[in-house]
Amino acid sequence: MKKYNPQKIEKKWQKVFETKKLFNVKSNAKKKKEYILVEFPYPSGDGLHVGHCRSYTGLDIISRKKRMQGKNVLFPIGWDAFGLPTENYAIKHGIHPTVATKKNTDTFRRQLKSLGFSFDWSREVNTTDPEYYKWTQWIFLQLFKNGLAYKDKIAINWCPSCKIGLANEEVVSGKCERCGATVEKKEKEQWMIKITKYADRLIKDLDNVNYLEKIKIQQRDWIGRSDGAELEFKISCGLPPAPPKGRGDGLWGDVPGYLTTDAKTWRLLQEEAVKMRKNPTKAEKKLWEKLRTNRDYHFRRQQIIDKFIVDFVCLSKKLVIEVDGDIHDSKKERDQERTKILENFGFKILRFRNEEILNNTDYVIKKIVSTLETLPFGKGEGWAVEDSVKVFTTRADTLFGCTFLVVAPEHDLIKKMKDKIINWQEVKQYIEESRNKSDLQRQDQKEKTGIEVKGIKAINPANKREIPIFVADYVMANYGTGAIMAVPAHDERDFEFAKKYNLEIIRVIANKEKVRSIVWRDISKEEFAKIGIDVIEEVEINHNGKKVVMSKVEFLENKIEEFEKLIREKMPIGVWNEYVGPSGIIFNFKDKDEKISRHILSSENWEEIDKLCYEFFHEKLVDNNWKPKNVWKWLAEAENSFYKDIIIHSEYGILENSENFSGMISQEARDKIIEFVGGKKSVNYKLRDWVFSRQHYWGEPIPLVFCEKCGWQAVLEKDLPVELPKVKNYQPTDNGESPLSAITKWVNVACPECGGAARRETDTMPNWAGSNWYFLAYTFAKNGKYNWNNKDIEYWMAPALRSPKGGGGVDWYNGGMEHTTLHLLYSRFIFKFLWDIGAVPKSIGSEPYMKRTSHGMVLGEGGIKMSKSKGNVINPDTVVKDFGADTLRIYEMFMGPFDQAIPWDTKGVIGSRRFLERIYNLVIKLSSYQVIKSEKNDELESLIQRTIKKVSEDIEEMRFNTAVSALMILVNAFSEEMQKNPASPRLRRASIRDLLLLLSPFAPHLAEELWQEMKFKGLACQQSWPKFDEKLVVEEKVLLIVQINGKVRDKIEAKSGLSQKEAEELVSNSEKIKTWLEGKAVRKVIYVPNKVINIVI
RNA sequence: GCCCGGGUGGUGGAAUGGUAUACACGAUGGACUUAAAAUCCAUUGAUCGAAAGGUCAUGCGGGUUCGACUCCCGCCUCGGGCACCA
Repeated sequence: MKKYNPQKIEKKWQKVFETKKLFNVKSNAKKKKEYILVEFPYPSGDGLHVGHCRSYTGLDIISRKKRMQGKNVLFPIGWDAFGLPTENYAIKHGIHPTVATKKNTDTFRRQLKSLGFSFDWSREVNTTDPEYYKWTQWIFLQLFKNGLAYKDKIAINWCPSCKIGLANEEVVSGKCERCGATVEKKEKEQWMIKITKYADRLIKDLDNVNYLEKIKIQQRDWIGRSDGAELEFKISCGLPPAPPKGRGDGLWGDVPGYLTTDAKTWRLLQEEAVKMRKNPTKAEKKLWEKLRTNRDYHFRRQQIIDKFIVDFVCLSKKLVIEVDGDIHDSKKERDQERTKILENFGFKILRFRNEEILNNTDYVIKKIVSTLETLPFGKGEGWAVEDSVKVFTTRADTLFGCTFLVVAPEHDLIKKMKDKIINWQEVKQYIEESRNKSDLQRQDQKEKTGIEVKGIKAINPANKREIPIFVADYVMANYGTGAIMAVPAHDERDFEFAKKYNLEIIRVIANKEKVRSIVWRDISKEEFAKIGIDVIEEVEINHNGKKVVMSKVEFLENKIEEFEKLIREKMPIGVWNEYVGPSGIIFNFKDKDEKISRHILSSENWEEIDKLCYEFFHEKLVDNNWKPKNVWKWLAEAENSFYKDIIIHSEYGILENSENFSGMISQEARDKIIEFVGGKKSVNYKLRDWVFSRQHYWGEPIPLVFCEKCGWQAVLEKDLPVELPKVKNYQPTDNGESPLSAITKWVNVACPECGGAARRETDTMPNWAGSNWYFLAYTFAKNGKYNWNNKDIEYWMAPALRSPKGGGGVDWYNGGMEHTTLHLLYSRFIFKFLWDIGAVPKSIGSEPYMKRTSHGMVLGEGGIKMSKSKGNVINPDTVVKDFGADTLRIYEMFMGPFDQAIPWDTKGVIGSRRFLERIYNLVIKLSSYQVIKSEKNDELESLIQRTIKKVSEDIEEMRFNTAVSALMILVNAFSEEMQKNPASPRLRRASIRDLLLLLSPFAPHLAEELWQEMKFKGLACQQSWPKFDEKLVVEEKVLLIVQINGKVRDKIEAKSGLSQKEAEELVSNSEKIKTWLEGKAVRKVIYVPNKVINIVI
């Protein structure tokens, strides 16, 4: 008997496919087209990877099936042949890259052909073919002419040892991929493409295509649109600083901006001023409330001017407001003297009495405002608002919680304010340090760093509070405005920074309905349980050797009242309790007289509460050295951050501590606050413009010429392509220029505009340039000729039934996830651009790919990536030689889900080979029968129908593994029948026919061979795809599962389609079930026809 | 840290609310053979039992349901992508 010999069979049929040009297609308006695309390979010297084989086999199966379903299928292939490995090879061996490329593509072509893929080889494209890159250059010129290409100086990755600019992907953890030297930053002029102009469309149009959801998600994330607002923060200068050391005594009045006294006095006064600020009188408190929220003028309180502390001052207008208590004559005299001195400095003084302020506030304010209006703004002395900074934020709703401003080291504010910054040396040093850090170092540093810019302050536009300004490299110069408003309570990064530099934290968004508290252990678990609160943990706190047990509780908002009642009742004297919840952070203090005071922590009273906590704490545990400086921060860090996620969180919620906006929800407050402070809504993207220059030889030359007189000029379209000149040396030059710059003959040209002396651009294009449009090239490529042809484009890219919103494009594009954010995004952008300028027909829509799927990697044995260094590379040639191409195809489809990474298993390959052998032996045997008896075999018939259904559906859903498994089951059933009735198996010729047709996309060579052996007419791959009979798909007999309380107790064979009554009757006859039901009452019966009957007892 | 996938026998995996472990590999035993390979047959989640049969198993812990690998909540873990993007 004949033996399965794949080597012979496969060569034979590949010849047939090739000579008959079976898979070459033409535009044909009468036939429905189907354009199926796989990513064209980079023809590396290593040859085809088994991973290529897997993804190409999958799409080959789909193409073959569609062809059998009557579609005019375009399934093309080509070479993405520009690339570094080839250039490196050229450098090393002095062989021209064209030669190496030819050698590699020949290998790839041979390998692909040996696998029997149904590519249309007449449309093969090669990106390095000048005829091809003429169009790549043409596209660049259109970008240039439409203002989408521009030159910009940006930092590139520079390898000091290879003296070459590296692409990001050539940098492996901060080192040069080739020589291992540490990569540096170098500023260089680069061609950039304005992809950001298309950012919105690239997001929006994802709704119109049928990509895998994860691909859409990755693209959206990569583009990273954030909707926010730009807010303006005024910058004020001249905050009276402590005089620097060494300036000694003496008046500072002559130094602009520092109208203060000698250092010693200043420090004493400053201490006093802080005390006064903390203990304002009633009148001062009331007036301050009004003044600090004044939107037009900025006031300070307890400000030091010369030797005096004035109560309130508006520095930009030089207006001092003094609040007096009872007036004695002696005081009056001193006040007069003081007024005189201040007036000498140019201040105007307004005085009010306590009762005036308390009883007639409106009058006082009116008076102040009208006085302010008559005064001119101060100039040159640095007391006024000097400048402003814009920040970008998506969380304007948290503006009241903004307690400092951070700018990137590169921000111009620093340069502009240089004269006003009093710690300039430190700031300068920090900026220089961070400039020298590489991206890697910046990423690696765990702790945020930064430095306060002293001498200038920002004014929070919402509450007019003065806040400090920092420079820190956690803020990036090239995103948003390069400056941020820091809200430590609602941003992790800002919190981290605030913690490190001890900055104020104010919670302005309440958190959900959760309430948490750490309770002094005088209340038992049982007492909490009574009011429905569980103690989640008991913690022992060590205070100077004393162990104190506390209970952590968490409950919902509706329990607050009961909780607070319990706490107030049970708390011992001299203790406080705080709880954190949506209604705020609430403190209850019980003092010596058992008087309970209750405080809601706010931006107004935190210092007071801080002090109270400290005092209470000390009364209890005298020796403890706990000195809180900020009660918010203390809470956020208390007991392993128990409160942290309620205080410090980034979710939306209900506003608090936000003046008139308190109580609003974030979404609403966001818009209102933007309006309130006069901000402007704005949008930012993570996506950056595309760096299009490479300093390499082996790429498409950028077709531009620089003329001293005319500037950058496009090469005339008739002069395209600008071919790569032949060079002897591919080594890059010392100065970071591309190797092309050394070829003066090529570089020097006449200016296309004025005809004068000019120089060519010597940078080349990146790898993605050629792959931007290759799917268009396929539609009109013919034997190495590329005649851009809108008719062909229109036919192959026309909208098909599959498109969800009527757009056209490639019908099905499969590729790796690693190309989702680069190639896929770039080519979508370029296609949109071509569509916009009318370079492709409008009728096909502005999306190039209608459907995009992805394949998983083939890993080496043991589950690690295949690599030469690990020695676990599987060469498809070896597999084809040892097992055959059909076996390789079947195995790679069967190994697991198509989109999942699966390790190669050489032992597993044998199973696929055995499967094919089994089919071969079976069919050969059957072919020798004179007549195949067609006695009826209902079970097998039904199985065939079900298999047709399953295989058809599985191919469409790329579930190739289960499709192969279904074929195996069918073949096993055939074998079983052969064994049962070897002389006259109940198999019809039509059954064999169906089997071979189903097999043919998977194992095309074997299917054709057996098709011939069975003497069927024509070729299997040209037959119609089998159809199934819906009626026959249903099995006649089913196995009914009988469950009792959901557990399987019996399986009964039954006719399909039984009614519940019939089923129950059938079940009641079962002996097994009878014993289970003995003496039990049946409560309920659930019946799922043809599947399960569940008796509940 | 964030986003996206996974976690099921010795192994690759199947089953998207209804028989968990299809299909295949491997392993063990057997047939054929001088022998080996190939092929064919049988067994193959664990456990108790002589058997009939029972019990337990889909990363862990809860929940919904007559019934959960599948749905919901909380965690652990592996892989991939992004990474201070305000």
